Amino acid sequence: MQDKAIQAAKHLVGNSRSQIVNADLIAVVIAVTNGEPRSLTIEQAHALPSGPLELGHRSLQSGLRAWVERQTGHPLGYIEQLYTFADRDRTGDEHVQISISYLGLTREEQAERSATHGWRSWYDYFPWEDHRAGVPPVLPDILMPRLLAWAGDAQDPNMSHDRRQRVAYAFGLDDHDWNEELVLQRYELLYEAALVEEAVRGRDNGSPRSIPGRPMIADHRRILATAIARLRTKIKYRPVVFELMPPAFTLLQLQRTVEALAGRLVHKQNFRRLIEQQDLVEETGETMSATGGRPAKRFRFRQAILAERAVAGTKLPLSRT
Amino acid sequence: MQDKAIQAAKHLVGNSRSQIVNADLIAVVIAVTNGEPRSLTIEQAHALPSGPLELGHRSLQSGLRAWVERQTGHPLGYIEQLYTFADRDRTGDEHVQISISYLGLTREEQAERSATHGWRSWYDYFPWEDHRAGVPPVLPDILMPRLLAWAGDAQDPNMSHDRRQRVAYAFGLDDHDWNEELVLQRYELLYEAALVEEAVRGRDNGSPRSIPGRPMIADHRRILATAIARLRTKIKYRPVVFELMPPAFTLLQLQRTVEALAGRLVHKQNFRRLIEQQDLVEETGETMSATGGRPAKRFRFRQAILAERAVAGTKLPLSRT
DNA sequence: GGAGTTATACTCATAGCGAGCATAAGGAAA
DNA sequence: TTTCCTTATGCTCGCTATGAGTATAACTCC
Repeated sequence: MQDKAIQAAKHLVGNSRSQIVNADLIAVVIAVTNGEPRSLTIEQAHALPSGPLELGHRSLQSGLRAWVERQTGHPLGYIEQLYTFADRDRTGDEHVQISISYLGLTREEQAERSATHGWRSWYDYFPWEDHRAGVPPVLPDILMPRLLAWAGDAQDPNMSHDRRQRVAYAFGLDDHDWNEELVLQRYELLYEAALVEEAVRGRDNGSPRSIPGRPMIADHRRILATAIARLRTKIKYRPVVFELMPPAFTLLQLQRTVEALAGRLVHKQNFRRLIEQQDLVEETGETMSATGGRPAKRFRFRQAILAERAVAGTKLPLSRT
Repeated sequence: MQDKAIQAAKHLVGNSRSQIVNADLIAVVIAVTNGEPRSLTIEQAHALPSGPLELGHRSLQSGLRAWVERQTGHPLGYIEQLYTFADRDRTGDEHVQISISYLGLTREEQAERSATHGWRSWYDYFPWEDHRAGVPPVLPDILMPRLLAWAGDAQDPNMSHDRRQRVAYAFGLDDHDWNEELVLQRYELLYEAALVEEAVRGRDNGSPRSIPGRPMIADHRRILATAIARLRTKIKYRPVVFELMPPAFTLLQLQRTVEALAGRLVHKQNFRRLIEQQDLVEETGETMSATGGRPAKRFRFRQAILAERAVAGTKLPLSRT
């Protein structure tokens, strides 16, 4: 049917002119070990695993898996596309550089040391994002004063007010609460305010001020921020946390993992209630003699849930404790 | 700092080998007019506006805008990236074809007729998705029997059970409710079951059965499904509906728009409550003499909300009426 | 055996939301 | 003009989800 129309439209899709485009695949691979959320890095923790899309790759995902395994020896489980960026190629010739970024979740098992790659806490890159032990000092001591100064420095009062509003919203000032999902917004504000190294890099920055948070090459830290934001959002409505857990675990371990990701604490009893009433887990029968205190039952994720509901609603109880 | 490490990592990002990659930009442009959600199409409604990424484009977004305006004369407002796909190029030569798809929202104003492009109700492509007037007959009459037959036809009982589960979840059988967000899952199931034309296209399909839903070239219908799913999810927590509304509107018009998108009806009083208590709108002062019945107040979207909260929480009251 | 620590079970109060009833204010038909 | 139909708008009711706190239980370590 309508073959003519389809035929006529073909040229729009598979166009004949071949372009000069480079495509990179970039992976943010996350694991949580000992209550620390970590990201897989290469090049002395300055870059995310990545590599060009090649003809041998059957798909974007398989290409990504190949690169990560080649560079780090780590196989990937759950994978999800994050975002695609484009830049005029930095090499100067007329190329367009496309970066397709992915979020991957695994467990950090074979902790083999390597000079080139390794796991790094994501709070090394974003120290202002960890609110598990209260507001991190870097916020009130360094970032907030500078952000507010930056807002005040704006050309006209309107822009100043606008900046101030955005800062308040992103960082939970005034009547706003701290919203752990706004990782990217915060990073971008800090970038605008030249409070991250990437923003002043290469620029003639008069007095090099101490800037918190470890930088990365190119826009890798921005991609990491995107991944964290996505993950913090996603754990609230999809049972992805389990990708990060060992086969059996206690509810406290599960809670610590969630807290590590969210960067905030949750109410213990309510957390249990939520997890249990959603039938996400089942008891293994064993118990675990904890570090101290009453032994905890061990649970495993109910694989059945994937088949049954395919997508359940995992919810995170929030708390300001 | 760490300039050496950064330098060393450079080659991983801007790699020197240039690849043979084509990148297309594909747009799903949505408007809602007279209670019908419509998508901008070209080539006799068989394709989405699209075109190759070119060197002249400053960014992916601007490239996309350029293509849509060139092909349809329609300027775009809100834009959001959807997904990036890759296929081995169909032309056979060793190229990788990348498609970067976007969702755009506008209003269908200049309804200029054109032979090549136009607006088409998205329910022409997905007749099973419109539940505003109850369950569409195509579901019980045609699709469900065939889907269940397909599930039953599986090789082994396990696969059969699995298929049957997925169908039940996606289409709201058994104790599942109809979930309007699962547009893509439903399309993919129908594709797997060879119940959409794209799945049997080119294949030697013995008896050409009548298959519901208008097809599109390549995987454009799949992209449209992705867009609809995204939009149906998004209207529930972001005030994006307003991109589709005229400057002033009644609450019923707003409700009809939401219903058109969601493909289901909402409880009128609760809808008003939700909209009003969120301070998303303000009265213009005028009233509108409706088609029949008491005149309604007209409202406008509170732009302030964007600055104030940047991201508010718009919520859709669900209903099975 | 007592202190400290974690596990686990309940209770309570409230906000949000699905539903429905009731009234107001127009136009069209009788 | 009266009645009826239709949409607009206000308000109440009841349930559920969830934030928060209290009370035990079951171990380990002194």
